Amino acid sequence: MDTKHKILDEALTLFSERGYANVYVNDIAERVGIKAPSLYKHYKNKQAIFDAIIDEMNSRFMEQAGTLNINGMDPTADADIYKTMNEESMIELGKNLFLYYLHDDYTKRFRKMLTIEQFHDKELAHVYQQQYYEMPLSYQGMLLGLLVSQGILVTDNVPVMTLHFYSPIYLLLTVCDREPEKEQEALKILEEHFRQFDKLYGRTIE
Amino acid sequence: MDTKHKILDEALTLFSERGYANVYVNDIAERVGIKAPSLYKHYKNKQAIFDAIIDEMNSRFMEQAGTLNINGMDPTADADIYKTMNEESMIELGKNLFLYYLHDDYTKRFRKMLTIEQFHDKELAHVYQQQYYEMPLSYQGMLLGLLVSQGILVTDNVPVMTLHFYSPIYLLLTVCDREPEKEQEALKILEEHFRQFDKLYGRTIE
DNA sequence: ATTATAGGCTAATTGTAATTAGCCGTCAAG
DNA sequence: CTTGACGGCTAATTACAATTAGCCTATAAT
Repeated sequence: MDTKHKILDEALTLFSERGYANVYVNDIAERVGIKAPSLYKHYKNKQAIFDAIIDEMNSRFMEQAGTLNINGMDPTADADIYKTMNEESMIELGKNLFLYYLHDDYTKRFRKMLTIEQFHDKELAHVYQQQYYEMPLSYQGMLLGLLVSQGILVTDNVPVMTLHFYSPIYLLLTVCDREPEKEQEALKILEEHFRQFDKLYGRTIE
Repeated sequence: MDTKHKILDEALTLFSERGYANVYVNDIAERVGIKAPSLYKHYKNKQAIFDAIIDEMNSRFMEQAGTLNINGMDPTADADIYKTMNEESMIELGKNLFLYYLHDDYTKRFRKMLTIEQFHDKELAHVYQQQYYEMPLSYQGMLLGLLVSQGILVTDNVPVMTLHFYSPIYLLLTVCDREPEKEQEALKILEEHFRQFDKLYGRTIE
């Protein structure tokens, strides 16, 4: 029973490192601790393993769809936090968001796999798009919009402000996925990014 | 003689759409208009074709390393242009840079291939990093730095300003690679980005 | 003229990965 | 206590993609 899930787990790891085509069912089986033919007791074929991973991810997203937020708690908590927001705590929140995306094991493997497989078919492209473009921009846009309505940040174009907030995070994330040893450097740059962001968009009355 | 080059060309197209492992030498040969075994008169094996693509790209980069610039002319021309820079012409330049990256056939195919293959080995990761992180940031940083020294833009942190300029371009490029039908939308967002960028960093004395 | 080479072809050959066949032990439900 | 389904194994089998063998033609250099 647990084997079924372990297969997905190990397959995801391998797919994220080498891509679907370069992973052999044998490799997956080996990591699970069984022989390749036994995999077929759990999944119809290799493709079904891949599909199951995508399905599992889709349900995880559904779950967290409402609760996705910067500090891992519920959105109301976020709103409260932002009421008392200052530069330092914003930097802290931003960094944590970045580090969550970067280190959370499932998130990370899934992102790398999608990066590799995104051109394989329309559906995967769409999943990627949702995860790393639509969702972050809409969620963060909501939060930043809140800060604007509370006068903590100032702009007449929240979507673009959100783009300015998020796109460096995204860029640096891809950098670290590629070259993990750049993490410290990325964090330093990220901190400067947030600081600058705050200077640019923060209420100028000091 | 030309066949040898055509092989690289068609292989790059296929690799960029499906990735190395999902392209069969047969597919390449078919597009070139020869039979698979004939490929081996030109390249030792499939890997050698891939390597030749990487090599060719490396030399292209060497060539343009010095001349890379926003409008496809030489850097001095860029500098001149920036002397008379205003918001509209900056938007125009930015858009053109984006559209160049997006539409230039070789550039586009190469970028997609690298995206798919970047985790395959360290070298590819490094090439990607150079192309889409180090080089754009350093070159654009140079140009923007010029604008700062001329008082057209204002900041005490040129690298981060450059990150703010470039990372939305990068993000939107990946969006369009994935879903080309989003191009118009991306251009619109991009325009707003540049406009906002100018507002944020432009000399506030108007 | 003749010959070597470049570049193409067809027909193997090889290698390997996915999948299937069929057997076996365990254990929970009747 | 016995049976059936679950999940594991070994030993095929299948499928197919990469590569090699060996042959042929044109052409360019000697």
